[in-house]
Amino acid sequence: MSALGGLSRRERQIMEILYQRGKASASEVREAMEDAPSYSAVRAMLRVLEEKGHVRHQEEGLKYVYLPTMAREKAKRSAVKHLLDTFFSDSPEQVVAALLDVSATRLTREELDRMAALIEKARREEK
Amino acid sequence: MSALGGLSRRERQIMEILYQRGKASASEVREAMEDAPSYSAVRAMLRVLEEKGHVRHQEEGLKYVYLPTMAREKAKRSAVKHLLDTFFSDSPEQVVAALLDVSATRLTREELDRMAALIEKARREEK
DNA sequence: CCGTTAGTGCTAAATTTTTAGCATGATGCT
DNA sequence: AGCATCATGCTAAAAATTTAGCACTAACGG
Repeated sequence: MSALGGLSRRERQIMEILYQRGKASASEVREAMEDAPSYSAVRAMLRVLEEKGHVRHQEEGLKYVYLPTMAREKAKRSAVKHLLDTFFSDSPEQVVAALLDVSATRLTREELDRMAALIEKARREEK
Repeated sequence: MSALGGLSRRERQIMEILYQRGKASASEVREAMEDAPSYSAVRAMLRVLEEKGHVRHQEEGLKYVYLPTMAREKAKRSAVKHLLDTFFSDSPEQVVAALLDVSATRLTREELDRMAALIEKARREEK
């Protein structure tokens, strides 16, 4: 299962915030939450996540700062695979299409160039 | 929240299966599940999902077949946006990189070509 | 016609998730 | 020193999820 797959709604919400920001304290997590519950609730869930091994904490000054256990890179890949599987029939090019569609306005010339370069590179290596 | 965002673990699991296959009967859903619970359990959850409006069903011969309410296209876009936000700091090119990485072996020349064409097209339209 | 199989609806209970609340310790300020 | 603030640990209870089980109907094969 896809890492975030086994988690409850709140747990997943929290993990996503942690992956997004790299690390965060309990109150930062709370502030970043859509429909935040109480502070204690957040802490309780962080504790559970820690027990389950998805998160670890380190003291930073006075407070705890929480980090995902699984490396961002690995989580990324896993998430991409999962997306590919559930929405795109394992077709990478469809993802590219969706990507261009979704971010249409924001895309600069440079970004498009870099994307093209990535593909060009893959093509040469494939040869 | 990202459509699948508000759902419980099982509910999400079911929705993903439905999006993956377009539609499915209760037992098909069950068979597709990672660690499948009882048949009744699956049906109960489909009923809940229907109440919540995420799923509808239609009779097909004798059985019910369930379909996601939200159009696949819309769900796709939503999923891509969410991925972009949580793992890629809204940087589409990073997604492309991950995509190439994840599917490295499976990628044929033709697929790469089509991807390149998509980007080329976007570039022309951007101009 | 009768048993088996495969579907449905419903409900009650077990389990998990989610929540709030209290007790405690460290810090900083006046 | 005393007080407010912000952190922690823990626990109990509320709420939601997840589960199994029963009753019933339609179709199929002997």
